[in-house]
Amino acid sequence: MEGKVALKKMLQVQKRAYVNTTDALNQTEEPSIKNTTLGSTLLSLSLNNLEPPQNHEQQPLNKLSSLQIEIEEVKKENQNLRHMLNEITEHYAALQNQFLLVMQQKKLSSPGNNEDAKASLTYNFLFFLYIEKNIARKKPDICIFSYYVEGEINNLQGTSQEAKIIEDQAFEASCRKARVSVKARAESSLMGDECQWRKYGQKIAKGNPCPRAYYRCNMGTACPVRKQVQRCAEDENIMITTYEGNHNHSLPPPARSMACTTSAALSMFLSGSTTTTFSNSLSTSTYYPSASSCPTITLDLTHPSSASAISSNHFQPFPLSLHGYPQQSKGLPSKKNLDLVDVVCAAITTDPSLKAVLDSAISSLIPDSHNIHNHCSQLSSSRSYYDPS
DNA sequence: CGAGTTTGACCCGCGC
DNA sequence: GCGCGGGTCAAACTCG
Repeated sequence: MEGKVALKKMLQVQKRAYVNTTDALNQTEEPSIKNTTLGSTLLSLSLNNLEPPQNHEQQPLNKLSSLQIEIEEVKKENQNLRHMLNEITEHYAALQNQFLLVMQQKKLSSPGNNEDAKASLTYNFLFFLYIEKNIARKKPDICIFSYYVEGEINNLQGTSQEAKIIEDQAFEASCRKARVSVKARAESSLMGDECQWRKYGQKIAKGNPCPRAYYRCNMGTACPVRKQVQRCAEDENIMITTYEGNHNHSLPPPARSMACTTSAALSMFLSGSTTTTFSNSLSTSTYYPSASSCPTITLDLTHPSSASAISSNHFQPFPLSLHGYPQQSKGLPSKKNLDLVDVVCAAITTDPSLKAVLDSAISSLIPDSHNIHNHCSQLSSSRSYYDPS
């Protein structure tokens, strides 16, 4: 009986939420609960409760069977509602991610910050090529990359100052929450990003005898960026650095490179994955820096193939594992997106300044890398990878 | 003496 | 509600 009461309470909550949702979605029409499946269920439940018992001896049996039926109905409704909620959440996340990404690009393309913007753009470009070549096959409905080429950013240039502040705050909040974890050898140049960090705490985390150090960026005034540094439990030569937030000031080139990398990885995350790990080429394993609920991107630069995969001409499509979001298989990406890859490849190969920035950016990331031209050639020639023909 | 580090205490979110 | 663990704070400490 208590279970039934609990179920009814759950249903009442669901009913209220559903009515609110339909109210919001359909402002012009008065929502009718009776017209919904949930409403029908609730109605039938109420009617069942009101029906007087016809036979006192059969009452317990009837009640048991009716309760079982009710439970089954509630289960079905729960499944339907969960499915609906999942769909809505997915669509909302996809839209929000696209919005935030556009905001990021808008921010980076602000005047007086061309070098930073260009470096970030090139990093983002590389990562989004990975998306196009790998994720898009599974989630073609999230084609953030197209925003770069189709000038969607320009459409937002005329927004009001107030809207801009709100957008910036939304972006800051999202970047503050998302994290990028970089796993690299201690001797790697990546570990010294030449940013000024102030240590504010140290803690021994569970499962790793090595202490985790907490740092704040000390370069700008009230810079929100924090990082955690910890040696890997399995191999103490490997340092795991987790970055959180965006710098609110200009950075020296090495720090800028890292910031661009993390920014691009964040953008990657914004494509819809709660925790994304680049495997083989940029990463070999999923790593969770803490039990935090913050979504985390892991860039694993410790694998021997990490550098060679990019610096050599064997630019292989990345095996990519996604966690946290249900995978959808909706076929191959549209030809439009394939063309976009070509368009941007052409832009990079023909624009010397863009190419130079990208070269220096990759060089700072992978010391022995060759120039970007080879990568673009490879990318263009590898189109057959997901060309249906 | 000031800047940076250390370290124990505290806060808060999450799971049971 | 309680305990656990990650993250942060701030006083004490160190160093140049």
